[in-house]
Parts: sequence; C-alpha cells; structure tokens
Amino acid sequence: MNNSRSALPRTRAPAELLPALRERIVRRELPPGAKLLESELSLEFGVSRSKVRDVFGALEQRGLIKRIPNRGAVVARLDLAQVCEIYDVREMLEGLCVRIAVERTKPQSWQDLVQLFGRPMEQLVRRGRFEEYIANLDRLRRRTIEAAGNAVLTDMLNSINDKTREIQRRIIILPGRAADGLKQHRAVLAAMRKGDALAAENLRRANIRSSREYLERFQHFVL
Amino acid sequence: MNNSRSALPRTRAPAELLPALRERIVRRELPPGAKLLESELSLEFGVSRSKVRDVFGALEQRGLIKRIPNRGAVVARLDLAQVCEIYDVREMLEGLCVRIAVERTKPQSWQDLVQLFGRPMEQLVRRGRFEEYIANLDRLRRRTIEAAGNAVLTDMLNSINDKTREIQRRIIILPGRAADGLKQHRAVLAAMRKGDALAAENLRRANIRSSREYLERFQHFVL
DNA sequence: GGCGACAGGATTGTTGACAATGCAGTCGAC
DNA sequence: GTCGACTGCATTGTCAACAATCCTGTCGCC
Repeated sequence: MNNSRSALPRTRAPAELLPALRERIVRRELPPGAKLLESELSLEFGVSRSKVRDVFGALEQRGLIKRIPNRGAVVARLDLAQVCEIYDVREMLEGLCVRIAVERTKPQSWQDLVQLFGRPMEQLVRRGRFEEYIANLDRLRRRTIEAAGNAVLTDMLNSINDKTREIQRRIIILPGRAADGLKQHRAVLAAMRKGDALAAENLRRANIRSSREYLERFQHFVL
Repeated sequence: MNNSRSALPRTRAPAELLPALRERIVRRELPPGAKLLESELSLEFGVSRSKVRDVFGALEQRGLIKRIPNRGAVVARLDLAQVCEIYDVREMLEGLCVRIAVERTKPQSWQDLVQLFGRPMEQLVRRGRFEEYIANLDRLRRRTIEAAGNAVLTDMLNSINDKTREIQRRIIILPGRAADGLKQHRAVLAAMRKGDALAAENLRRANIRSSREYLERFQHFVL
C-alpha cells in the first residue's frame, strides 16, 4: 500500500517546504490521489508538524491538495470537466496577458523571441526535442507575464499553470500538436512584433482553444 | 491608536471565525491598515490562537490581509494601480461568466431579472434607494455565476468581489453612475434574454469599463 | 537639548504533549 | 461462513507553555 518515496534522507531547509512540495505535486512526482502524511514530511524536511500543517493550508487554497477532516491530505485529482473549466478561464486570462504585454512594450522588444520561434523551434519540433521546445515555450510565457506587469493576473496564471502543467506537457507530445502549436505561436508573435495587441490577443486565444481541442480529442491519453 | 471595536462581548462559534472576519474586512468594518491581534480575536471568538493563526493564513492567501513576520497582520491596502489591475482581470472574467451563463441556460430563464431591472430598478435609482439597488445587482450577479457553473471562475470572481466590494459601492453612489449602470445592465439582460451570448459578453465588458472610468475620474472620492 | 543604548512589556512564532477521530484487523455470535 | 461489534494503532486536531522578536518609553551621555 505504501509508496516508493519511503527513504529520502534529504533534510531541506524549512523555507523550501512549500515550493518543494508544490513542485512535487505539479510534476506529478506525487500523483493525484497520493496521500500526504504530516509526520513523514515533518521528518523529511526537518520541520515541525505545525509548519507542515500551514503549508497544507496554502496548498489547499491553491487547489493542489484536498483535505478531509481527520482523514488527512491527498493530491487533488482533475477530471475532464474541471480541466475544461480551467481552460475557459485560461483562454481569457492568457489573451488578456498578451494584449497588455503588447500595449506596454515596444514591438521590437519581442524580436529575439520571433527569431527563436523561427528556425530553432522548428528544428526542435522536427527532431522531437520536446523538453527544449517546452522550455522555450515557458520562456515566452514568462516574458509575456512579466511584460504585462499585472500582479493579480500573474497570480491567477501561475495558479492555473500549476494545476495544468503536466497536462500541457502531455498535450504537446500528441501527434501533430507541437507543429500546430508552433505555427500558432508564430502568428501570435508576429502580431506582437507588429504591436497589434488585439490581434495578438485573439490569436493567443485561438491557440489555447486549439490546445483544448487536442485535449478533448485525446482525453484518454492525457488525463 | 486603538480602534473602536474594543468591547464586543460576542462569543461566536469557532467555525464562524473565517467568514466573520472576511465580512468585517470586506465591509471595511476593519479598514485597510487596521491591525489584527491574535489574542484579541482569540478572546472574542472563544477560539485558540492557533485557529486564529490558521484563519490569518487563509485571509493572507486571499489577499485580504498582509502579514509581516514578527510584526503581525494588517488589513490589506489597495491603491489605484492595484484596483486597475483587478479591473482588467474582472472585465474578462465577468464577460466570460455572462457568456457561459447564456450559453448554458434557456433565454426565458432571465425574464424575471429583465422585469426587475425595468421599472422597479428605475424607481430605486430615482429615489436614491442605493442599498436595494445594490442588493438587486448582487442578485443578478449570483444568478449569473450560478448559471455559468464554473467553480474555478466562481472562486476568482468571489475573490475579486471581496477585494473591491466597498469600492463598487462607492462608485455606484457617484453622480450619474447608478443611472448609467442601470442602462448598461438592461442592455446586457436584453442580450441574455435573446440568447445572444457574445453580445451579452461584450455589453457586460463595456459595463465594467464604464464603471472603471468613473473610478478613475473620481478616484480621490473612492479610494 | 538631542541622540543612542537599554530594559520592560507586548506580540508573534514554535514546540511538544495530549485529546479526538478514523481505520484495520480480530474475535465472537448467529 | 458471514456479519457485526470491539480493540489497538496510526494519524490528525487542539491546546498551552515556552522562546524569539519587536516596539515603547526611559535613562544616560555627549
């Protein structure tokens, strides 16, 4: 019944507890349904149980774990309906993010990303180098969020990203998705490079809708 | 330096602590900058300090209070820039909410609200009965959120509403705002009644942008 | 008279022990 | 043989005492 992480003698710093646990959940190192034991984590991180408890509270509010009174905490599970709910919101917020980012920056500031998403990314897709492809997508994502400079929006997008990161990775490796996505991202970047905020917003939204279509079509492989 | 709530002999139920505190902050009963003492609240609500501490954690994550290590917790302050950030997000999410709500319901299900927002609301505006006007607005808001049936969206909108409820109240009583707003809400409802989801979304977004214009024009009276 | 060090008090942060709850495995009755 | 109650264990929830930290007001020195 027990899981495979029994013996991890790592004694991490106490402040690292929340991000470390978050990362484990986001990367599915702790898969949905996995039970989280207060005493176990308290031991592993060299932190008191109270602190673990606090962190559980934070993770629960972010929707990453689910707590049942007197029963403990388990990693939250996402079904298709919930993921679709998230995608509806994500489409709007990512669109908003791109629009604001374009409005607040000079068009030429996106030039390096336009180039990166040209030949280099095409090579990565063709060769199936998905890890690097994803890393570059994340670069674009972070740049856009930073350029938008909206703290509320940033929090929401990060929260959404935490809950769907692994799902997005699985979508990208679906047949044809990476190539489709790259085309769409290029279109978005072209609009950004021209300073056309509204077009960029709409193209980004279309990109997310497209990703969602893959999700629904291949849901049994993704979820 | 102390505030006016020194003697409240109410001993509430422990489970009421979080909603009660949330409500006090949202209604500005506890104004921005007010200090929250763990021992004081522990006394008033007949709860242990640990529990108060947990609640502080939840309130902090919702952005309603700000905690400084070893210094305590104070009610969060919002400046114009932060409110504008929230409004950017709010415009998208309220728009999305209305669109989904229309897509998922029969047009005639909005008939009662169409009527309510006809003569009755007009009377309320003309007579300056703002409390009832606001109560009806909230009815519309809750019906829309419920009809959309998106839990993620619901959480985000409620969180935004908590942070800006008092600001919205102050905007409504600005000269001309209630009348303008009513016209806009009627337009939204008309589109909803026709089942035109996209039109309803755009009209709702325009409504929120309009509210925001009042906010910026009268910021010194509102913030 | 003004500035800096210092002590007292108040408040937050942490810890460990204790109570309450739920689960599993065992025993007994039908 | 199966169902149900009981007991013991593991885990979570709660609390109160203790430690660390910060603010305030006072005193002494320049």
